[in-house]
Amino acid sequence: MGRPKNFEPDAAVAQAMETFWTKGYAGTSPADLAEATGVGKGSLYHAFGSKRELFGKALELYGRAGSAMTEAFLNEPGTAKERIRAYLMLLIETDLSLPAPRGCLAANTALELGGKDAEATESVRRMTNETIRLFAERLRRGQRDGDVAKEIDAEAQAHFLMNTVVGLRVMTQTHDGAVLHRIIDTALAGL
Amino acid sequence: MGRPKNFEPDAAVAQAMETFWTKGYAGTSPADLAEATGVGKGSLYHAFGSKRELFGKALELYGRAGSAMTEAFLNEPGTAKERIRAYLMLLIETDLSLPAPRGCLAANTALELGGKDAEATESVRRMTNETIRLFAERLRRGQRDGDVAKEIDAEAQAHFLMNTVVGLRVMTQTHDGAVLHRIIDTALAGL
DNA sequence: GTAGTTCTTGAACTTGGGGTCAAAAATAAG
DNA sequence: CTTATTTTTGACCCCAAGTTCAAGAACTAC
Repeated sequence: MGRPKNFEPDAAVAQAMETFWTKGYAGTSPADLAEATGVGKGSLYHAFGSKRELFGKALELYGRAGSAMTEAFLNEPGTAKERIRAYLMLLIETDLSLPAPRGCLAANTALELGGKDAEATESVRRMTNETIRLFAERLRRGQRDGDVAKEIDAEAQAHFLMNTVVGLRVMTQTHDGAVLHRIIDTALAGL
Repeated sequence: MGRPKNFEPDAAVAQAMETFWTKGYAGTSPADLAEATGVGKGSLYHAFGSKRELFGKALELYGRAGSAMTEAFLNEPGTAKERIRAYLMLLIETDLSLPAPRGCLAANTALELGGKDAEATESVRRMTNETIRLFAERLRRGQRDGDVAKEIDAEAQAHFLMNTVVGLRVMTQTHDGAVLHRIIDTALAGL
């Protein structure tokens, strides 16, 4: 019943996510979103209520997609250290291959909206903790598999790795691949 | 000759810096700047030309002040590791003691303006490299003093520390002191 | 075909951002 | 006191952001 939607909401959210990621929350206007999604401004408001709500959906999607890709990537064949290194490399290579690096939507959001938007901040916190969990899990598996030293505190190491990732995704804005690679090497020296 | 200025430009830049730091570049309006500095909007434009130019001055000031404080702090009595730990702790404690953490103006700028504003990005890069230099210098002194292992690559370690600092200043937005302290401990384990 | 529902479209509205300007107010030099 | 110079002040402008709305279009059920 009723006129059918002219677009797929999920696809629109995905396009919106890309735009917010590239231009930031404040830097993205309703007009930008309309152009990126190919959906009229009015329709977007009709479907999502407000820019902020659409951003919420986009953040959620980012979290789900990121989680899935992180989990899959960490668990491909190899030792924990190999997979973690490959993961860090992937992140910076992907970002550096773009016309302009855009970092991590979650980190960007934390900085842009941190303090001003409790819900967004909380969302980022959840995402971050999920990634930390995945790191810790992979490290513990490494300990069972024997490729990670037993003495290592997987939890602490996972937090530390998360911090390193966040740092890298900011430093991508100002430093080149060679520098970032050395940072990864140094960060993983303890594993 | 001519009517004397009603305010001290340096003080105005300092106030502007605080405001940009707290609210971000885009998030700070000319009206905000006028209120923060106590100087009329018109006067600000007369004195500084544009919001962007004032921001440039503020960034410069941030770099100079940060550099000076980093250098002084790293070189107080103690081993390199002790001083570096104290420095990292200071950064997060300072930020956490604020009503709302605001991270690092340089990192915030890198994320907000990275890609869009080449000059700002370059300015941040210079600042970052200066801090890296200070870390490396302090580490080399530690090696001469005998409190840092000779095998350590001071340059690589300095880059890594910088990355850790950047990470911490983002994670301050979402995580508490206890977590951040453990990250610092893990990061410094290799020293 | 009519009713009822949902979506689209384009115009319109309100607010605030970034910036400009003309007039008045301080000063120093002569 | 006049002149030249520099600041201040507050009104004013233009434009884009974020949102709303009335009208019409597309569909289903009867």
